[in-house]
Amino acid sequence: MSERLPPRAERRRRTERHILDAARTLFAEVGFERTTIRAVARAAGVDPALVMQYFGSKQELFRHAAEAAPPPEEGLDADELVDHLLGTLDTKIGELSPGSLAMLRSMLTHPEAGAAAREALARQIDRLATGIPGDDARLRAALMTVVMLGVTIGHQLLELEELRAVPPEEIARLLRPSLLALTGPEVS
Amino acid sequence: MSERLPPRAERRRRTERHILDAARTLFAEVGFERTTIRAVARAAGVDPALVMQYFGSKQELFRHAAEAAPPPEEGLDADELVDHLLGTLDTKIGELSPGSLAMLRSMLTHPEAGAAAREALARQIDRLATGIPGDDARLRAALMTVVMLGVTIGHQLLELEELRAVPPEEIARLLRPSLLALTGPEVS
DNA sequence: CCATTCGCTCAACGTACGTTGACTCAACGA
DNA sequence: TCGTTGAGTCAACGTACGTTGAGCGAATGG
Repeated sequence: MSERLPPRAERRRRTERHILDAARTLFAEVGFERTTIRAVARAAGVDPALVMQYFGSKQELFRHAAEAAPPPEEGLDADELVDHLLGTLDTKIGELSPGSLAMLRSMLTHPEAGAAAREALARQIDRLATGIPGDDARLRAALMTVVMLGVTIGHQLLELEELRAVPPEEIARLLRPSLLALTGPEVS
Repeated sequence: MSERLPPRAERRRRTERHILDAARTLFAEVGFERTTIRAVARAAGVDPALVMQYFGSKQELFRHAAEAAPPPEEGLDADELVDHLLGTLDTKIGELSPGSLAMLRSMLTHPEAGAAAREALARQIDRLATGIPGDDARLRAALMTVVMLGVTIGHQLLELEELRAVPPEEIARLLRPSLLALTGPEVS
């Protein structure tokens, strides 16, 4: 039953995947500008011209490599939102997917990547805001988002030892009250 | 009494400042890689060779442009620390100094800049930790730091409209309980 | 007044990049 | 079996970059 792909198409698919893997790794490690087509090709064991032939341009290669953005979560109530956000810490901190890391790093340097990242964050803020009461829900949701963003950047990009030395659960434990404080309109 | 500088030295000083201003602006706007010596020189109304002559290399130019890191604060208690951090929001959000923004943007792309930024953040974490009780003080301090970092990046680099639409005081108001929650070892 | 300093420019270098077009050769379909 | 397709390579292009060394002309100081 397992349809054996004909060697031609299979090889094509495999090479394309190799190129994308190499691209994601490099984009994530050194950002958009410092990633060269030649380096991607070398890492994929392939001629630079082939990368161009498959993806057309460096921009397009980045677009393909940065795809697969994490899906935003459903409408939950405030406490569940916090739990969900903290749950993503495992992903964000343990082993952020190369695609997301590539986007995270490049969005701060490369304009086109920045636009895509802004959209993704805006969607997450929208979802979060639906679970937060009050008329400053969107602002609170935005703050929760950038808090998580800061932790991720501090961990993944800046590699702060304080954050790397402890398990994600420990970080989640300390972060929970902080995020909860952002959801609730305090009794003042 | 005002010692008039001789035209020669004064011109020198002025041109050097023009170059540094242009460099800071460009580094902040497009990051290290995409900032070219030629563009800096053009913005400063000067020949590219002069930039090299004054600063030796692009690396050195960046080092000079990124200097003047904000001084870390004194040893205060937890509440005062939070107030101080929130006080810096004005600077971070209102009009982040071009030097800091240049470093903020470039540190995510450029290795050498990243090292400098890491050091600066480590110093801030050290200072913060002295005002926090408990043995996880450094972790808590690190989290407070990356929270502020996230807000700054969300505002300055990603330009999230939710954050840009409100005055810094509003952000500080919502952020205060969140930061306070990070300082205190809760009664569990 | 004249030799010297020095801010500054000009023209060029070597290099690395993204990208292209012509090519090779194995897999394919009829 | 044979012409065609398509994966993959090769060599080269134009361009932009960081960087250099020679030179110009005005300010300098004795």
